Amino acid sequence: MPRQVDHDERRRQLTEALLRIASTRGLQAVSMREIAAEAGVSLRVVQYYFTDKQALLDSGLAELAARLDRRVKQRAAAATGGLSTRSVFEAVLGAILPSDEQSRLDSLAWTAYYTAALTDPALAAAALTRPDALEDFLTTRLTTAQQAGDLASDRDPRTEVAALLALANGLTASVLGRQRSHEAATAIIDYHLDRLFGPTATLRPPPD
Amino acid sequence: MPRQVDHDERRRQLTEALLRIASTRGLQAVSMREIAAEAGVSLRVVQYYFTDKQALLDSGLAELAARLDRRVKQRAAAATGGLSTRSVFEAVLGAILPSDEQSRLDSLAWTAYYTAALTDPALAAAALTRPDALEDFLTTRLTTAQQAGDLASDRDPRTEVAALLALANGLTASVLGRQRSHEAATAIIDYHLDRLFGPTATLRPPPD
DNA sequence: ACTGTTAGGATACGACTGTATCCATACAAG
DNA sequence: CTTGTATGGATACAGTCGTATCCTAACAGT
Repeated sequence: MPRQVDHDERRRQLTEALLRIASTRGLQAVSMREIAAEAGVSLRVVQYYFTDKQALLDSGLAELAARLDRRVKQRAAAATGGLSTRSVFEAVLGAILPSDEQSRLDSLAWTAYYTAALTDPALAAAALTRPDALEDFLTTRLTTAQQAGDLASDRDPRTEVAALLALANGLTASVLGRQRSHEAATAIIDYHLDRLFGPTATLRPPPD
Repeated sequence: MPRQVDHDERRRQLTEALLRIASTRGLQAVSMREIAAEAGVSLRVVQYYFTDKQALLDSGLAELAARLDRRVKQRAAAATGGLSTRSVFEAVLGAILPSDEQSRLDSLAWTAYYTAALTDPALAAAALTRPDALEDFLTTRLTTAQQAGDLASDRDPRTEVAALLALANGLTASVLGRQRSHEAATAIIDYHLDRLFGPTATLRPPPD
């Protein structure tokens, strides 16, 4: 065998170059040649490691999903000890909202993919996955909390979870559009979590 | 003067052709020639009535904004007599959510514009308008309702309005992605309006 | 040393893009 | 009837796109 190159590593570099372009200049600015330039390689290399442009785009989408997953688990792990239902929701919703510059870029790329998928059947299958595992997980978590008495009985866990996720997505859009700061978005989330879980959890001024 | 043509009417037809393409095949599928074909005219006609492609895109964005405005006012007018604060919120939020096929298409086009504006400076100025008149209007409306005792005193009107608008946007995204039906989205909105305005408005099981 | 495969440079193809130009027609004013 | 302008058909231009092809260099196995 002649000179062997780490294909996975090469593909990773190219995928990251793709996402860098998509998040800063948009998905329509992504071309084979632009990716090559961004990664510092020739067009032929991009062609060599990816059969299609579609394969490239699929790889970018998979990487984005992996990053979001990583971020959620990282936040969940950072909630040391405090495994309260509220902290779980804070972790998940906080992971969705763009916080630092990197997560902002990822959110931009994700939004670009989602929007493209709305009118592009080739992306729709991969980007608009129907069975939302996250929503189911949070719903069972919230239902359990309700049975334990940590949530008012007149709340509907399914609806609350769906609304919180949609709220986080809507806030994300406004943060990306610089109509709202990350802090303002977080404050709105916290406001709703306060109302949801009642005056039990966090510290607050003494009740008058 | 030779044969005179209604320029405004021509421009309107071309703009509608543009939006038809943008909402069904995406903004990246919009080209001068595609618009011409969609409108049933030659490329020269598109060039003749719009100096630029940018001017065409600007016109499409303006038309979308006008349509949303029209829809809100139409819903507000349909709320005959019942000028309760809640009905105002129902009208506005119901106008944001895609209901029929046409509003779905408009929402798709709007989302495409918004996403494009996030990375395209030429669109950012027009599409990401900072002073949100709608948010201010609803906030003052809700503040007034609170002073009248129609809203619990521990609610923050600014935050509630911001959250409801972000929620409507997030739900819109999920409806466009066919992850949720229009009815399911409306139910979530109603659920929150019920909680916001308390047990006053709608019928419900007797309090235990 | 030779050979066969892997890795990539260089270039080309046809399609499509926004824009520009040239020219023909239609029609109101004189 | 002539003329000038508004309208629009036809075509061209220079880029960029995804993809394909040709060819060379590097290197492991024999």
